[in-house]
Amino acid sequence: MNLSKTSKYAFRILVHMAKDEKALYSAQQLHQNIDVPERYLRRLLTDLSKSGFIKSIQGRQGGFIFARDISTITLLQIVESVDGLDSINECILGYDSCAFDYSCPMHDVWAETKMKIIDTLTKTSLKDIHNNRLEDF
Amino acid sequence: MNLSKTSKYAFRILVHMAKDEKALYSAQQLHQNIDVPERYLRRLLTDLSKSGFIKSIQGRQGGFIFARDISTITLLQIVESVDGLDSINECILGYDSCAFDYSCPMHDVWAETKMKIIDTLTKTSLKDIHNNRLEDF
DNA sequence: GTAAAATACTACAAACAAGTAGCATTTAAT
DNA sequence: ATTAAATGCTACTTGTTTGTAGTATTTTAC
Repeated sequence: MNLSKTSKYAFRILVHMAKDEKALYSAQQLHQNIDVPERYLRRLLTDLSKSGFIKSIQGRQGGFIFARDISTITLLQIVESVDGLDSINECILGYDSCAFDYSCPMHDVWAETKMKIIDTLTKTSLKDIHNNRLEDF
Repeated sequence: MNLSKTSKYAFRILVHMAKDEKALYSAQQLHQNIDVPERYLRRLLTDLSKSGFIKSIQGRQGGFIFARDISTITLLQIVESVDGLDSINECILGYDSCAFDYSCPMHDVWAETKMKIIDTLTKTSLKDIHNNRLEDF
């Protein structure tokens, strides 16, 4: 499993937005609340729009708002759209051939853990994430 | 969890060597058996020597051999020496502060999976890895 | 209709990871 | 001794990811 910094940023954005599911967030507003470089954040927001998680509203009172119900957006979908499925699914030894026609020496040892990772990412939607302790993330 | 390509290479090397625990392997020999760029492999072997997993024997009949019993070498130790512990332990949102004084919004959702990952890496030694199906890794 | 506040696009820059090259050193075979 | 085969060191090159900048476009307030 390989979670890029950009995927982590995407999580931060969408998890933050999920706190008030129906609200409209401007890039600036998000930047003030989560620690992601402003220009990079804006580019990422555009990408997340194109992926269909959120939609952008242009113009003076514009911003970003969820494009579909947050109970239908899973963590796996987010990683998949940013990093690609391979980043999660890849063999722990990095062998391309593993998992198709044969398995690598570490396959069995790692299989259960990998399953657990994929299972959690698949089953957890943005709706399932609740803030605890602090509100300032 | 973030496993660099280099960590995967390290796994390949050590897992391969573990097939014949007491044998001496030259860089060239390893290169012929596992798919890692030759010069990069050699540099990595030197690093793994310095980390104390293997020891190098210089000179004409030289090579690399395990420096300690492979039952004492865990996967976590290997990742730790190559990528650092942070790569495993890092918060899924990438927040530095998470896990110290407070927890991020995804902390609870991810905690169990993270535990599983660390647990598996901690409990699995090179001795525990057995080859299955194919021998040519 | 003009200005302000927002997103969109595209190119560039910096930082980091991965891979390569040259030469030095060590040791064994001959 | 000389040569061959191995590792050790250090610098360089390439590729990828992350971050920045400039300018265009869209829409609302006035």
